[in-house]
Amino acid sequence: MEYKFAEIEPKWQQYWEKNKTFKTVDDFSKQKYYILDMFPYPSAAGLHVGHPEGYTATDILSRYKRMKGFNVLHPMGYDAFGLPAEQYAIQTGTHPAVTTGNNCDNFRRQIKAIGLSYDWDREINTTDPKYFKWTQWIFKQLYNTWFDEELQKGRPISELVIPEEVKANGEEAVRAYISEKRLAYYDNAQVWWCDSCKTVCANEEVLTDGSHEKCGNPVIRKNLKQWLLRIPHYGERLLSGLDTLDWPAGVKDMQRNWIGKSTGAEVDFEIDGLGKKLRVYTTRPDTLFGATYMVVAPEHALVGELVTDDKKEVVEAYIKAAALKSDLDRTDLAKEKTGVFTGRYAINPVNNTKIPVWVADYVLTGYGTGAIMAVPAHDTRDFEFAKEFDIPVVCILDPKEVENRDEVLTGNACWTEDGTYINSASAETGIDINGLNKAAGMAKIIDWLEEKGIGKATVNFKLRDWLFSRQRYWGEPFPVIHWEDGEVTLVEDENLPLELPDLEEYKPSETGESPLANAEDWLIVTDKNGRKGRRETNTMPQWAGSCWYYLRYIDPMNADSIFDVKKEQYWMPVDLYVGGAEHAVLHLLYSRFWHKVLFDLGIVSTDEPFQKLYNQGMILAFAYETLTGAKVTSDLVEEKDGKYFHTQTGEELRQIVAKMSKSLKNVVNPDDVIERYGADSLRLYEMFMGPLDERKPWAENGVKGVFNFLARVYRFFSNNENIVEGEEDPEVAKLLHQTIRKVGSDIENMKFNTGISALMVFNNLAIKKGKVTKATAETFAKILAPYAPHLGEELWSIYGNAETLAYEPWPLVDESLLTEDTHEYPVSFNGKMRFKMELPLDMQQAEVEKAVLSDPRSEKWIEGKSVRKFIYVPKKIINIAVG
RNA sequence: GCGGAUGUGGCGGAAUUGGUAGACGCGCUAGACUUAGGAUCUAGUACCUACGGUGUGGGGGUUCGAGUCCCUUCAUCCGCACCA
Repeated sequence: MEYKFAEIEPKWQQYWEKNKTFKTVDDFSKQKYYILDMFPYPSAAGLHVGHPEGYTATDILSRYKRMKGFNVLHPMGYDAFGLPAEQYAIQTGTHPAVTTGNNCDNFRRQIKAIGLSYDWDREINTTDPKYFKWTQWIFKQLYNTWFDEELQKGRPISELVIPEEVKANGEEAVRAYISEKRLAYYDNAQVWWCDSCKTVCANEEVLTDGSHEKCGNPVIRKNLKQWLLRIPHYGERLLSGLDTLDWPAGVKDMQRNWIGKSTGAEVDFEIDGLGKKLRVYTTRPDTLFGATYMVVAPEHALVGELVTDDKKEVVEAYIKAAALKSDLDRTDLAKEKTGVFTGRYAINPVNNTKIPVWVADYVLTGYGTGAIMAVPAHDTRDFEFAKEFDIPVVCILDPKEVENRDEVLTGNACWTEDGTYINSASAETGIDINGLNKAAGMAKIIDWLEEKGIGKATVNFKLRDWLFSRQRYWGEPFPVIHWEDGEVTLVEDENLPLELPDLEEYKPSETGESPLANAEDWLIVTDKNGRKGRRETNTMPQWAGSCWYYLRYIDPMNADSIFDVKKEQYWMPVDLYVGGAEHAVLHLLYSRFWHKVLFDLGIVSTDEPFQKLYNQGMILAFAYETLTGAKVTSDLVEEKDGKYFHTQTGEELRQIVAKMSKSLKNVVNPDDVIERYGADSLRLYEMFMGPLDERKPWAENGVKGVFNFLARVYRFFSNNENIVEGEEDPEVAKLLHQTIRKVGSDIENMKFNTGISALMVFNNLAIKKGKVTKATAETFAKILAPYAPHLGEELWSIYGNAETLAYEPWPLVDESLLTEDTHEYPVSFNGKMRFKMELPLDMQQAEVEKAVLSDPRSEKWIEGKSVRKFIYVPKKIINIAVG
């Protein structure tokens, strides 16, 4: 009667595999439920104990939904392009496809060992040409789409109207015009370049000190021809779409923040003596009267013209220095603001005052117009700058009743909140907002600017064009040919996928091109007219494959189209998407962007891909440090009487909670857990640790606890001496139905930890009673099965059932067993529970009072006091206020 | 600095959303069984000066009643960070 999980579990895994138990059929008559895990990057290290957390949660839900009669789509795949396989190839010459294949095999083996109910016939792999054929195809759609601002909608490039004046300038001009509209375009872009590795680095490979994480050498900015995607066009849609989604508030906020919509105005300032205008973007056009200087970014196009001869040397030196600074130097490390005067003045349009124009790197080139009007009295950054360089501070907004009002009025403090305008009128220009508040002043100024043609209300986004190419081998090739005459064409659909060439040498080339530039045979193409061209040597970033994989699961074998339209309409959107919070912005924003483009083009049927999103919390581990804070690896720690000591020095250590890491030697491998306790224990423990969305530490003893529970379940429920015929004991029957309800609702609410607790409570009662009916035992096996499917199936078959229980209907709750006619009330005096009392539910308040107050146990709490108030809340509580 | 969380026994965590604080599990204590084991079973286990009192990071408030609501404060974690 021993719980032999090592025999039970592989047996059922083989059964499921052999019978294709979890194969999903496209039965459109059934209600669908699409439940998706973020697919893993198959690293050489194998599955981490964090992976099964989310996977188990979705598996429980999937199994539950199947039992509830839903048609469940629950697939798995691999996000297998990426750097490590390529680095390994550079070192060993092993083709990344080989490394990747091995890693995927290992991941598949590990995932199957957990007993997850995926439909393995739908497995996908982003590196499979049959898959990335469609990644390339989507890229072509992006390239051939423009964004219609008016309709707020992506449209085919064929519907783009070319203005006559552009046409008049010839084919080249038309091509350039279209290129400026395409959602995917090819242009110079700044990238990080490591000169010692001869490679481009992703932002996340650059450490905060500006060095390359791989080699420690400093990275530099380099201009290279790159593919970019015009995601900011979708800023408004990506922002407003969030309101319709059932996502964690934190993720929505992060996306809103990243999109960074702001409203304000663009205003033109005449540059004195140059006959040119300088356009600024400001969110505070209402503070124009307080503008005492202007700033342009060092990279601003007009800097060269702006600077006067006597300032040339200084300004050029400053620009050069700014170019060498990393982003970080230009932001938070730079406590002091820097900048130089250009020698030039601009004219403030509201009052015709001359104000100096500076160059300073606190103004960024990529945002707004790359130039600002500075209002030190009402902007903290400008205030700091003005103080640094002794520029006048003119207060134009009276904060009224605040402590430091006098300081604000005299320009000695900065005020960014609302107030009443002062000094904000000019007879010369005819504008006057004195006495108004911020909202009114803003509206009036914008009207005035628009009327005069000096400026207009504008919306800006922080979101920038998405740098979409990498100088790498192991990624999707762009289906693009650059011809010798300058034309760019896309590879025809029938010639997709464009596969990667085999290489001997995976090192990047000297010029900053990807290793693909070494593949001569692949690289050079000739068209039927003898024209020569070169294939694009950049590859797509890892995001590309993960941007749309959820769509391919719907129809993964389809060779003729990305998916069948009917199937897409049936399965989309994803009902629940579970994964780590680290993808809160990039992956989820990029996916939404692609999805919206596909929606606009009529390729998908929903505007948003993921209806509900859930982030599982990270699994941490205990770690140890000395009392002075030095970390000690876990293999050097021993526990004595609840305290921890260093095995070598004997020093007392402190237990802390930290991320699992090789350096702390506290990484838990799921394989080891399965070997010692079985997959059901692993699953159960991961769910029992605590709320799914919280971070929590792994504790080996906890695994033992759930293992003991499963062993107790097995010993009791597999023993036919305990399983009897006849009527169920009323107490058992009642608890069973409470448990059915609790387990079901806890699964729906993803409160798996308390669901397990309810199963444990029932198991404890069953064991205490010593016997249950067969019907009860079968019901228990069913509600246990989503959590511990191997044990569930085992018990189910022990009871004589030949088929899997995976599609058995979820047990119904017999409400008649749960309705009570009495309730055990806690009786409190002054809010303190003193005793319990069973009372009929239909008793009236007066009788309840009589019954409670006449109870002998009430005497001592009332003695010498008077009853001031008697609270009776039916089915809840009785409280007596005495005093 | 801004935004988002989270603080409950020795530990992981429950608490039907204003109604018995500490479910369930770990650990611990005592006992049973025993060809001794990291097995199983039974009982106990928030704290204290224990027929009572105190307790959900601290302080205040609302209420018959507060872990839950309000004000205030502290600590930790995660994002973002010169976006004009």
